[in-house]
Amino acid sequence: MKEADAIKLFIGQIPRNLEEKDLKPIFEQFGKIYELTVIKDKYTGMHKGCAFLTYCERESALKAQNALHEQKTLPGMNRPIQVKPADSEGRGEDRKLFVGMLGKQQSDADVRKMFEEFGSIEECTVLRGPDGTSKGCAFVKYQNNPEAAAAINTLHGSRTLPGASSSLVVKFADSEKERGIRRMQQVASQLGVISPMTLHLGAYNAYTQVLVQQQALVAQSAYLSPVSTITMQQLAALNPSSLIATPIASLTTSGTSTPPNMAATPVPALPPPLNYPPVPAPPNGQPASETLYTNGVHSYQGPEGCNIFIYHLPQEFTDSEMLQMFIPFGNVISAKVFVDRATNQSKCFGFVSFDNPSSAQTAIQAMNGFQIGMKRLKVQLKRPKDANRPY
DNA sequence: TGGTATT
Repeated sequence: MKEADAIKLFIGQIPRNLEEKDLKPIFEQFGKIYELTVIKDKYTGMHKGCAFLTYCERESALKAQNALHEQKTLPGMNRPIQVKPADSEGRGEDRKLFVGMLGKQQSDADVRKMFEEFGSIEECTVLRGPDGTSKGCAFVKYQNNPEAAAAINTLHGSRTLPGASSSLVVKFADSEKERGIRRMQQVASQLGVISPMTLHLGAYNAYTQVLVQQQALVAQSAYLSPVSTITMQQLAALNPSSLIATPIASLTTSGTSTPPNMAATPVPALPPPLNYPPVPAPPNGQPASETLYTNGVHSYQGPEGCNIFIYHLPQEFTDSEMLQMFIPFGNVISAKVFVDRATNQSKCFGFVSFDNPSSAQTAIQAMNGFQIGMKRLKVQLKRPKDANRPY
């Protein structure tokens, strides 16, 4: 029914209102489809905006990827469709090596010379800092996996280069997923997760024991697939703000009218702040979780005039903290802090969408200029997509 | 001045 070397493709950037039957016509022009599955949330059944696709023939997958990947944007999407081998297909990181413990003075050419006897090198790059100095490591990509494996076998630990503190390291480069785990671990250590001592708890009592057990569970799930089960929210949830060692309290500015409790941040479960700035009651008593539908397409954005832009957010504000902050002004359709994809760090701005312009105006009136720590929030209507950029 | 998701 399908070839042994068929490739399972990951399809991304598909509108959430398209099901298998809608997608089929787009893809079957490249060959007979063996399996096409929209990815849905295991528990809620929610369409995740992506799918898996396997053609009967390997060649069809390659054709579809060539013709469609990043080539076309489906209606309602902001970015072009993604058509590429699924993560489960091993994606060719099996021929890319990480090389560590190089000397600082070794160039791309030096490294290439050392590795070229094992196969055809497609890419060879010494990693360098902003000032151009070598970080003492490199990536080397061969044309195939056996070449890479041969280089590991012969070179790993084989010698200590001048200027290096230890013997040469040659191993397969981390996959995207492994890099994700590494980032999470860095964040975790920054937050002081894991060690009760860094939480300034003093004694290792029954409470901290439970806390650390919970952390171990989350950490475990980070090593098993799917890696995405660990999130910043989960990390934050494990850190009651009163226990966090980082000096968040320093955000509070004394001598202003700012409610001090606005500065104690990353606790999703935090009840809405008590000392809010003057706030009229929300226009109605509806819960803020109502979802807006436009033409049957799930939309995260309210109508024109309902979406606000918030700048100068505290670095540690997440979606849920921002949601908490704006719930008093009306029905919040979505609250999104802009996060840098590479670092997972907040860029200190975000968007909140209401279901009506009046709530948005109320929120702007009440919150623009609102002081948090040393900064004042800038709260305005979101610039429409097609707006002319003044500069 | 957004929305990238991997059974």
